[in-house]
Amino acid sequence: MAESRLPVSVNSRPQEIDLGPLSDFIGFALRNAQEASFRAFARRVETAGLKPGQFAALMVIHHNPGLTQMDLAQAIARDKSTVTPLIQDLQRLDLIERKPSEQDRRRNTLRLTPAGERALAGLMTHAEAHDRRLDAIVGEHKALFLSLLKRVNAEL
Amino acid sequence: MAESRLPVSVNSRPQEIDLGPLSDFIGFALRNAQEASFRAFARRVETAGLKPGQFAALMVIHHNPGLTQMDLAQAIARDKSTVTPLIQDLQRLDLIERKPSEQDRRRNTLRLTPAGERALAGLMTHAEAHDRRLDAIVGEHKALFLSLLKRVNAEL
DNA sequence: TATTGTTATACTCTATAACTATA
DNA sequence: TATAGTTATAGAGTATAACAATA
Repeated sequence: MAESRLPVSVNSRPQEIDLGPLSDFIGFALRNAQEASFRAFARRVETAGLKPGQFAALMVIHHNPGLTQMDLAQAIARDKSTVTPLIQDLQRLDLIERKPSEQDRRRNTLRLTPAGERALAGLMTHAEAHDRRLDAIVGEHKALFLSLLKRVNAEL
Repeated sequence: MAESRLPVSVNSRPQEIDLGPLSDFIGFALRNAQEASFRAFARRVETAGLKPGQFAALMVIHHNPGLTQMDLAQAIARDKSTVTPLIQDLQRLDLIERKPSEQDRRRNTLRLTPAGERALAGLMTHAEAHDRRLDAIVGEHKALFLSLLKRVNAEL
């Protein structure tokens, strides 16, 4: 009696699992989509021996040569204690260089090395390929999709 | 000379940090939006002493009484070894009950207890409030936004 | 006193692999 | 042999707090 309401066929494999209202919650869909996107991108960049977070850091440093670790932390929305090991790894790989600021010796200024520029260029190829796949999925709605995502981030 | 290209004002606080193409990558926006949404929701449900993942599990169990741990793992896209501690916590809180299946004694069937039903009802209030906030942000585009998120998850 | 960056530490969430018990 | 669930363990990715150096 108790098991007569089982959503699985008697004695065998499950049928459909009903997610209930979960399937129409934006938050749940957001989590699943982000996970899928992140994993697909991680697979790509790891062929270059790097991680998504390192790619983002290289990109920001490239576009803001001389920025400090605090600047970077703010840009990627991470604590400074998260940034330290991230950039230490990049420095060990000779992709960035750190130099104490002359105006304020507490600060480290960050720049890509030539190898860092080359690595970033290679990663851009992957990132663009990844984004083209996402573009194909969202199609004509890309601009709207992007702006909705940004609004969720900004307003929540 | 070297620091003349600094994106920060001389001797003082950073100006704008330029994210470069990052700001138009769907993957990056997806990560930021998901993080914002997750944190906002986590803050809500923790007032009820629970976590987002536990809410999702309660919801799925409610809608599929008698399902097994493997069924649940598949539904929320997690490994069975991730599900074990999740449901152990819920059982310790007396929110669910586990009973070995009569057809196959390897399997545990899961159901909410009355306290679990009450907890879920309380959480639904939070979830709906959270989703109403998201609704307000995406406005008229909710259906489209949701379907795009689902497509990203399905096709990537 | 306040800020930059480092370190020690810990927490969350997740998975892999080896195991038990059942099938 | 294969599957359901548990356990031990590890690894990302993150943050908090205390600290040294500098402002």
